Amino acid sequence: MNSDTIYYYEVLLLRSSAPALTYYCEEKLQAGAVVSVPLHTAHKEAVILRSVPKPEFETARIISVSERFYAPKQLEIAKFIAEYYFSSLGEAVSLFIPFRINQREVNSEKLIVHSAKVPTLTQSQQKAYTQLLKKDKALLFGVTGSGKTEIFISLMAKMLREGKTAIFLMPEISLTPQMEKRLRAYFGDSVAMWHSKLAKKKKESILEGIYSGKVRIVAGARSALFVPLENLGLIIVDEEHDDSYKAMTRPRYHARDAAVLTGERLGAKVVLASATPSGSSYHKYDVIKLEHPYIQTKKTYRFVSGEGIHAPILDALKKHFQAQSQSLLFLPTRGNFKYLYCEKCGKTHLCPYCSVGMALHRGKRHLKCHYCNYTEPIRDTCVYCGHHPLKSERMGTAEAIEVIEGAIEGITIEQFDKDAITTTKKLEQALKRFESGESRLLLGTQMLSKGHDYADITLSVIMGLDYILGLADYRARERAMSLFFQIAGRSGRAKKAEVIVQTGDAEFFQAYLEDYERFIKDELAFLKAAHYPPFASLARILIAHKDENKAGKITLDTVAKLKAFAEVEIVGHGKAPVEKIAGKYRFAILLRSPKRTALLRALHSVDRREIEIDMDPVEFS
DNA sequence: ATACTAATATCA
DNA sequence: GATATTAGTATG
Repeated sequence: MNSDTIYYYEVLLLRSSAPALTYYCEEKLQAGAVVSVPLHTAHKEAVILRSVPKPEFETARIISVSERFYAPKQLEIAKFIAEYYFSSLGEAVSLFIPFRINQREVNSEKLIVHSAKVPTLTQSQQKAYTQLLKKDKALLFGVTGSGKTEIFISLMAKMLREGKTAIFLMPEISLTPQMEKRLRAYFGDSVAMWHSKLAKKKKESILEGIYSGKVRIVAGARSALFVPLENLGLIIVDEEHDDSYKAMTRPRYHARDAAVLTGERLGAKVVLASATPSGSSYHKYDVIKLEHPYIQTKKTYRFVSGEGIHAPILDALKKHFQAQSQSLLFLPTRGNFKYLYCEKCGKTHLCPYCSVGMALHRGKRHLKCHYCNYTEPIRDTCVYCGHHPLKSERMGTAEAIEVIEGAIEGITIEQFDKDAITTTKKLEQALKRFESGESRLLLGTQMLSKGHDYADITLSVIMGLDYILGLADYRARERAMSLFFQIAGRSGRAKKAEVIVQTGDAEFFQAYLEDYERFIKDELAFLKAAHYPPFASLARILIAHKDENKAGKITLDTVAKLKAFAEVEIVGHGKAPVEKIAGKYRFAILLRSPKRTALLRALHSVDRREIEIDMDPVEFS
């Protein structure tokens, strides 16, 4: 071996949108090796992409080679993500956590026979479990409380017995503690909870567990999909319909779809699960239904019109409170802010940097912008016409609590939203207070619909579904119906329950009571006729610029370029629904094609420097 | 992504 | 004319 040999490598800078750069090294390195390279004056982490011949230009020397490396499969999946979701390869690789050299041998030595406890399955659970064993990927469709978790645990236990590992994805970290307890009861220290906001120390210790082979099941949010587990046998995506699986920053991947891709590439089984599956998954995958194991407690549905916490709702809350039972009240996230508006000129008091109303936070005595967090003191004169005083409208969680507390003597309310539940600890405390009966009404946002089990709820009040239905979103109906089922499903577990729905479209919900499957079938027929996913591919282009004219010009230039592609339909283009965020004017282009490859080809041909491409968008604001 | 450089606006 | 701010571009 000639020790003078110099190797040249293209490397990807991690977390960077820069193209691959070339460095040299005396050592022979494999693709995927994590190295440190000089760039300008600093040292940067990078990944070896490939070996290249000596280039024309001057190259710098690789400073050091780390103990960590990206496996070929990780690079392969990252390449797909980068191309499909329009990120740089460096950004896509950075989603993953690298393996460690020598990881494998430690792993096999320590492989202890797992005699993990297995839950006893009911007949219907057993049936679904057996069916799932036969499929590479499938959608498990079972109502809230039908016992999907026992099936997940059985599948994971089987993986451990076979010396394999598993990933369990959940939509939000907020529902981790309850699931953690259940997983721990069966798997002890073999399971680790993972999410992107873990403290660095905690992350390192979990990684150590993964590297040493002690941790064999990783459960957590989106980012848990990218942990370096050897011998992955199973990926479960719970609540697969949930939009929080879609990343809102680059790479704008959909974790559910990325999970399916990962399963295919690694030969791991993929189980998607939901009580209210997405039309898309219901259409694409084999559906395994989990029949309800017990006779369902009777739910009475009542539909009321009107707005706000009005008499029918108050009366019901009062009745159930006086009967010593517990209630739940839902308000949607977006509809729950109180804004200031002028009675004289009708204008809403807007954030100076964003084209949205400033939300009133009365408790904190300030106005806050929902989009950029700009805060200012509460004002009482209109900035446009000087009229005094300003009025506020719309119901928020804090406001709703005020109203109810004022109307029902002695009621104790648990505020269950992002404002009140900021930490896991606060979540646990709130749930504990509610379980113990210390608080009697759980009032909150979307957070309520996610995963928690409440034993004794006899009344669910669902408000604001009309707001969801009114969104300019091809899945507005699906989202509203899913929410309706998810929240209604929280009650009537142990006792019979009443569900009150405030909506102007009672017929729509009434038509599908207790039958989400029929809804999703009808909805798929609609989506097919209207040429929406899963029967077509969508992409959204976002243009944001301080200069409104410049933003408009970029939009039109991009549209002009895309018009050359016959297979790509420009559904619409113009100002985004939220015209301005943080001082930047926003424009959007919505594209559709029956062929996703055609869409990708067209989009790869346009200048991507000043635009953001969102494949399979779930947000249209 | 980020550092560097050129271009342009701001100001005494 | 010097300096601050911004836009454009190369980075190895």
